Amino acid sequence: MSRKKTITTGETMIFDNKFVQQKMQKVQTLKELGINPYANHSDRNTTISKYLNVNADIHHKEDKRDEKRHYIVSGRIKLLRIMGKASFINIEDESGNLQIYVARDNLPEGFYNTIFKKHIEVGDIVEVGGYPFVTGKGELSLHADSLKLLTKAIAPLPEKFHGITDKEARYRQRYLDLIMNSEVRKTFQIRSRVISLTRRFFEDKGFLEVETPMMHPIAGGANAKPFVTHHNALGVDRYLRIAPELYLKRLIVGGFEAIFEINRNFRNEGMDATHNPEFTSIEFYWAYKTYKDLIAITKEYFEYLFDHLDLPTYLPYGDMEVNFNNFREIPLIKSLSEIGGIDESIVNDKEKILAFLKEKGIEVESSLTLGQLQGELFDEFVEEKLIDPTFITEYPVDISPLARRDDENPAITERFELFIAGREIANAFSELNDPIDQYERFKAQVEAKDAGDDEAHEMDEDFVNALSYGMAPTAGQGIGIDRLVMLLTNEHSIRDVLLFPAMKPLSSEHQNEDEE
RNA sequence: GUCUCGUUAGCUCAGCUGGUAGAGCACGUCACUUUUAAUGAUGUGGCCGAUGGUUCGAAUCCAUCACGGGACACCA
Repeated sequence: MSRKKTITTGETMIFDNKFVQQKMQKVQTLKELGINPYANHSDRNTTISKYLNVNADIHHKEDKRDEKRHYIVSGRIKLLRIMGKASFINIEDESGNLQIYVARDNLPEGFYNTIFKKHIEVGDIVEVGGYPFVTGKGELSLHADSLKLLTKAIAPLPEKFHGITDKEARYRQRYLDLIMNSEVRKTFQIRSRVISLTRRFFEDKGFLEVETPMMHPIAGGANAKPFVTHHNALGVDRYLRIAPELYLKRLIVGGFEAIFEINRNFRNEGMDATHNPEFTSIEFYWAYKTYKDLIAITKEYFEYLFDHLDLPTYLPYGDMEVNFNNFREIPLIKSLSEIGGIDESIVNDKEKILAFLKEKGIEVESSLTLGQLQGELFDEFVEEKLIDPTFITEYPVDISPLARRDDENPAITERFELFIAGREIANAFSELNDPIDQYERFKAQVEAKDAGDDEAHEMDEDFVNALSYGMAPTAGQGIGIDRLVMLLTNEHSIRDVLLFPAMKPLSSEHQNEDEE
């Protein structure tokens, strides 16, 4: 939807809007009356939720009030019901919503008619003092004896009942979304708690949080297209990181044995319900451990999250129900028959897989290797069926370029991916620490890049150098925080767990196009 | 990137067999001291996303573009 209208910043300034002008006039009048429409102080002495808790006993009092108590609350006016000489307003702060009873005769002479009724409106932020009482309809409210304007809103709020539902407007103007849809705050409170708990969990386990560069001379650690920027002083291009992996492993070489980083990665790729150009992940690396230890710690991590988030371990996600008490573990090949329902005689035979895929109407390159074909089968027939948390292990080496080979079976790697609600949540493996093997794999990537694969790795000689000094056997894991939060909050678009998701600029914001 | 649906008042939406715009809320005015999407009366408000085309006439039909939602493809 193209929005050039006043509320959304576009071609016209918000001040051109007639409603805004009307309110600007009220600001002017207030100033003339000696009232500061942008006060710099509030005497608030409680929050709304505390007020409601502390005064819950009023319900049981004889006269349903206690004039000896006095509180001052602040918040934004969400509803306003004026009835002649008395009014009800609902104000909302971060903690909750409170009804205020405002009567003319309880306020200073003239205030109700000249100031309150004419110049204080829905959207304004006010401070109200008074005593608790319960209305005839049984709602614990506040009986006002003072009312002060703290901040005048000159932009009108969206409609009080439907609020703002237009997704574009909600994402572009998240502040308005948060004002109108207070339940949205809850998602971001959970997000914040998940990150905080994740940090605490790993710290308690003895992991050290580290910060590695966001601007890389070589974009490594994943296969993805990077964003490029330029460092003027050095006269060199830099890439926003696509993954922190290679730096974290350098630190393991250096002697840190348990480290993690929670931070943003940037990938210059398409956007959809599960992809945003910048996204948050945790990567952690653990020396002298294998992917099996990672399976154990991952289970513990989820247990910890559910304990502390106070979430039921039987969690709805869309029309699915995920049982977080039922962690399963199954090798990839085995999952093809046991979960995918594919005949066992097919899954280890390249020609039979090709025939099977063709029969199912799935087109693939016939040049794919057995391991790649097994990956295809998994994506097509297994992934979406993995509702309860499932560790898929023993990935074919062909589709696991960064993972260490299994010592006994060189066709598979010491790796797992964790799937929940049909979606990949974590990727982990025992790390490759043979510098020559690593060098060869980089070389193969460089060849692929020269052949046109612009997501292939570049050669990172310094990383090979680092491995040459010896990296202790190490297991490493990445967890996509955004997708984890989606899962825990039952959200189905990554935009709903990002406060400010990436959006295309509105037409008036186009810039630098002529310079291209 | 492909397909598909959408864009009309500040917000939520009607109007789409082509005849130059409608509701509710919001806003203005009036009434109202226990309402809660308060109520009643009354009034203001729109270059119908942009640009072209068809037509006597376009919000409505066609084309292109912009932005957004959903699905698919790729990826985390």
